[in-house]
Amino acid sequence: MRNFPYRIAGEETVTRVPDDASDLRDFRAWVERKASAGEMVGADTETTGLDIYSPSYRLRTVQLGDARDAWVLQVEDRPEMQEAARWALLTLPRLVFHNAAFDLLVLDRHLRCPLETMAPRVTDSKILAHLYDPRPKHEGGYGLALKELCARDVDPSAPDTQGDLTAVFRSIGETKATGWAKIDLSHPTYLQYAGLDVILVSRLLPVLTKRLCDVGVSQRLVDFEHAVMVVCAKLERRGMRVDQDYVRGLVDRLEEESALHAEKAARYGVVSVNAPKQVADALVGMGETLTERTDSGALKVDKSILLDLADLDQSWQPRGTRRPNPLADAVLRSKRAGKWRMSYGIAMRDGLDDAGRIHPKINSLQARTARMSISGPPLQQLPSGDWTIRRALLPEPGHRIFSVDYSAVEMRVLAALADETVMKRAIAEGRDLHGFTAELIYGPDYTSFHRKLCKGVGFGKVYGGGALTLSRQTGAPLPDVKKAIAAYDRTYRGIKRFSSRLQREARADGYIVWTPVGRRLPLDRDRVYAATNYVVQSTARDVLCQALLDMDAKGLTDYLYLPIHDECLGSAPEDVAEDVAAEVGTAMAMDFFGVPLDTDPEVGGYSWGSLYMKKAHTMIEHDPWYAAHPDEAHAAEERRR
DNA sequence: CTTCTCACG
DNA sequence: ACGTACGTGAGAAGT
Repeated sequence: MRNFPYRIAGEETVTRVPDDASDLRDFRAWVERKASAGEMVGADTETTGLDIYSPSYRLRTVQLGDARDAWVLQVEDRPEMQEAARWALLTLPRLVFHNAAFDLLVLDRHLRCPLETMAPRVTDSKILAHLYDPRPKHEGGYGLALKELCARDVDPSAPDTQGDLTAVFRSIGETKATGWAKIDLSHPTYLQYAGLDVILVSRLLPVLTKRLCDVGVSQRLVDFEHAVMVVCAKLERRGMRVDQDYVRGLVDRLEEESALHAEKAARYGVVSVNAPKQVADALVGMGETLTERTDSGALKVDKSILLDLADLDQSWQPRGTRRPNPLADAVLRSKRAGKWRMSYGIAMRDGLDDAGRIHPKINSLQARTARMSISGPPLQQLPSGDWTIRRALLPEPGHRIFSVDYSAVEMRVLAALADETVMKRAIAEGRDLHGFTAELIYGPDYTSFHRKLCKGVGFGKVYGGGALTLSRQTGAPLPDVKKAIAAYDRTYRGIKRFSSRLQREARADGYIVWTPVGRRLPLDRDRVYAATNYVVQSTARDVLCQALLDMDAKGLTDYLYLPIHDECLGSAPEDVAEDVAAEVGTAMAMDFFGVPLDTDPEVGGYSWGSLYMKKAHTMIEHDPWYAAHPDEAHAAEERRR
């Protein structure tokens, strides 16, 4: 046995690394004591990296410990250590991990500890930290990393176990990316820090629990977030099939397109289309006048400015208002193809497990508003106006893809929370909300532009935006926008009332707003107007999460792939796809403080892209399911008009 | 590491 | 008194 002493918060701790059968007997005796006492035990793993599903992935160590004693089991290539770790993990009644979803999925895949068996016994200290203060360090919070939290709540001089190891990696000629896989399993710093992590998380947990209790965050919300985390982990574990031939062709096409337009740009002296300074200089050199500037004072050449110069509207259609600038056009096209290739195409091509699936990471509790995020690749952010990227992602063999989204969920949540009677009546009557508003303001002969303006004003309310921004967004003249906003406020008095109340309460309560689930959301004191948006966005997120739990209870999780803010994506056998989508739609639909939250199920064909194809002939040409069901393609085209 | 840009809801 | 657009993930360039 190797022992590593270390002082934490003035107390002596020991990290033990068992080596032989006798050491393992000591370990098992410790586990049995903890189990019979029903005590909470800190747990963690060290692995080769974050890409749990890559074919070369390895679990290297499993750590367990309390406030004073840690055990590091070197499980890599050691069956007897694996067996001891597995037994301990399945025996101990209460475990705390920091960022549990990651370790649970590692243990599920690489140590045969099923997620479903582990989850009921697990607490995630990162969830607790987020419920106390969701802000990362640079936004004024303490951060959510173990190091930052322990510096506040355990020992300000506790080592930065991750950061210090990066330095160790450099010293052995490795990097942050390669060090975790390459470092010698017996490296003393590695073992010491592996042990310290579980000692630290053991000490952190009671402090976080007390903090939550002191500020009045309920155990019910804590349990809710743990349950959501587990459902998201199940989705992450399933992953999604990738059409590998298609993705390879896609990457090649995007590469060609990017290079073709980069070549054009080079003729105007732009060596790199991704260098804003080069682009700006070249455009000025061509006689264009650039007026807008970035925060740091540089000339701005973003998409909207380049589209103007290229005489294209927001959907890239020629406008016919000026002579198109060929450089602006080339830069736009090269950058778009390059981004789609790298961020989406290559991410899908190179992120596959050995069954040809990707497993995007679902962070169930991420943003300040508790919104979820998805990364690696970012499937919440794939292009929606063009189906070619989503075409690469497939339902299960013999299944059809489906998607169910909420209708105008943020507006409805706002209507409910603000108890806005006029808006609630319109929703109850099943009216199109923005059309209803336009009719109230402009009369029954309102135009599509009026409706668009009212939609914009509605979003402005949700986001806390003003007339100027909205005028820029919609292209409507400022006086018109101001008039529309004033009329909107007169029509929906409850929203203004709600917004003012939230801001008043926030100022009186240390710049914290509370949501209906009892979540505390800290505000920036110079942006109190954001309170309405935070509460609405966060509550809409909780609605979707509640729906995920309801669907899990109904056995629908096996049909789901991803939650996407107001939408769930899934796959179902083709003979029952319509029924399953309808069932998901029913499970997601709910009454929210008297306001119905309706859902809109849509079933596609053999790829996610089929849900984004607008024309029947496109569906028939690019999706075999629609090729076999051309009538359905035409029906879908009608629905998407 | 920061800035800028751009993809989504 | 007035007005503020909200939240993410990711790559490339430049420091």
